[in-house]
Amino acid sequence: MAISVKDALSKTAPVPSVAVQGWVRTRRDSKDFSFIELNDGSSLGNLQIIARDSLENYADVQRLTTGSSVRVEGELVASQGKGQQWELVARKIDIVGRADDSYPLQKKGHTPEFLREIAHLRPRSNLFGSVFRVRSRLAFAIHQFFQERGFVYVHTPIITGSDCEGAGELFRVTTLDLKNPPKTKEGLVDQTKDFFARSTYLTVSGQLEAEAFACALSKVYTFGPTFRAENSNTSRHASEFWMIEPEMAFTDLNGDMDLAEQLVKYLVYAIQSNSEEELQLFAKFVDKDLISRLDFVVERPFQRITYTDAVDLLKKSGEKFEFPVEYGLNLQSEHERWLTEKHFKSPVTVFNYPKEIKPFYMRTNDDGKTVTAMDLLVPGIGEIVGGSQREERLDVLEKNLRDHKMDLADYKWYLDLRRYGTVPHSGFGLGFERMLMFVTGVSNIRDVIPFARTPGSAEF
RNA sequence: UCCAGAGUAGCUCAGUGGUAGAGCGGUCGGCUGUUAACCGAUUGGUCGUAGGUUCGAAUCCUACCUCUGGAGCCA
Repeated sequence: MAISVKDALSKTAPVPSVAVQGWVRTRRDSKDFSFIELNDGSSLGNLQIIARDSLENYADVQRLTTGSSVRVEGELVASQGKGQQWELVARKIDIVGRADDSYPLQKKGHTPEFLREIAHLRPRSNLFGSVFRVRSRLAFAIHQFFQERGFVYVHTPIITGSDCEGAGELFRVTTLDLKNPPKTKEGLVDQTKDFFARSTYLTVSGQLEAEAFACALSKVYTFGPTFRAENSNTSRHASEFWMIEPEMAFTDLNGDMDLAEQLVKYLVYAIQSNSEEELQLFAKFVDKDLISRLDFVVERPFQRITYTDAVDLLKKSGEKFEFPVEYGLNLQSEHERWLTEKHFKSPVTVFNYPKEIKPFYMRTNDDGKTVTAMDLLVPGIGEIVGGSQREERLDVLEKNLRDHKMDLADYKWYLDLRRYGTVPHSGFGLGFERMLMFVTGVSNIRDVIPFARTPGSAEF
């Protein structure tokens, strides 16, 4: 029965007989034996194997190359050398699969750009193995956070009929024959002949459906894939990404901002306390300031500022911005960066935005000019959370829909939530990959997704 | 989609009009309880693609492709 490399490395006493299996990271010959560094992805560290020339297949072992897979049985003993506590003196080495000399991963460092081209092999590198272990741990922490607080996990649909938020291009889902689609009398494509008897898309957000469940189960969250067909070519956007969307009944914007802040802090703390080895690697090779920044985020309260005050602050900053700062305009990346990186030097929640620049479902404030929107901005990445208190008043919501030139009939079920026992409720979306970028310091979203989908790129 | 930069050996790069290079890697040999070992030898190329200018193009021009950084859209 084989144990993991991680388990072997964490033993507190020698073990007369163990087996491990994994991939050869590197091999060095000594006079009458060979060192093999074995990794199985269970941890960052490798297990050093001592292969003596008395092994019956020693000639084959000496030809083992980086990337080969092996199973090793032997005795775990205290290492004679420096640099590792334990090593495994092999009694038997089974060569499971060889890797020829075209194996692209070297012992030396590779650029993330090169590794991105070999997305099927990059999890075998230290950096990407660490990123994806942390990704898994972060996903787990998200469920922990919400489950500990009594939230119900809701699976909202991935195929959706509503392009509700109107924000962003959608991926169409269809089984119609593109070369010869059924036509209406008017010569248009007849959507009623499609699989769902209507046009359907991949979801851009589970929010509206989550609202329905919040108005029944009180506190819910979604955590699943999300799709945007935007032609965005940046280090922070992907066509397929994962999003966490909590939704809480009987909760106003303050409660919403509180939850967002607690969640971000909880997630950072979870990675600090469970993925220390990986964080050290990121701090060494990816982002020198990572450790101190994460400490800072956990320790200090986030800044909160209204949109109006943020605009004033930016105007008075004396900073020369490329884009104008004016009430009624969206904050640009450079403005957000100034707030988080230069002025407050911490995460900042900006709230109460002008209604004109926000979607229809956000609750109108008493001033009639602003809506209860909030964006949580973090240094280095920008917007990581976007949320709001939802408009719970039927008449106001209907007016908003009309003002946005949207068809009320398409939102009948959504309006029903306000018609039958409406409640103030709030929620937000947290970009999972952006959070992962924040805790790892990895600066390109393509490098925190196992097989990234971006415009013009869906290989693998 | 817009702006800027880059594409030369498996990787990282030098070469800016006149014979295609280095380090690393790989391979072979030597040495050695080694740690991104060390020493020697060796291997390695459609210079992104297609045109053009020129006696001659990796180098200059045009178009396209890909990647990177920034912007917009946002998570």
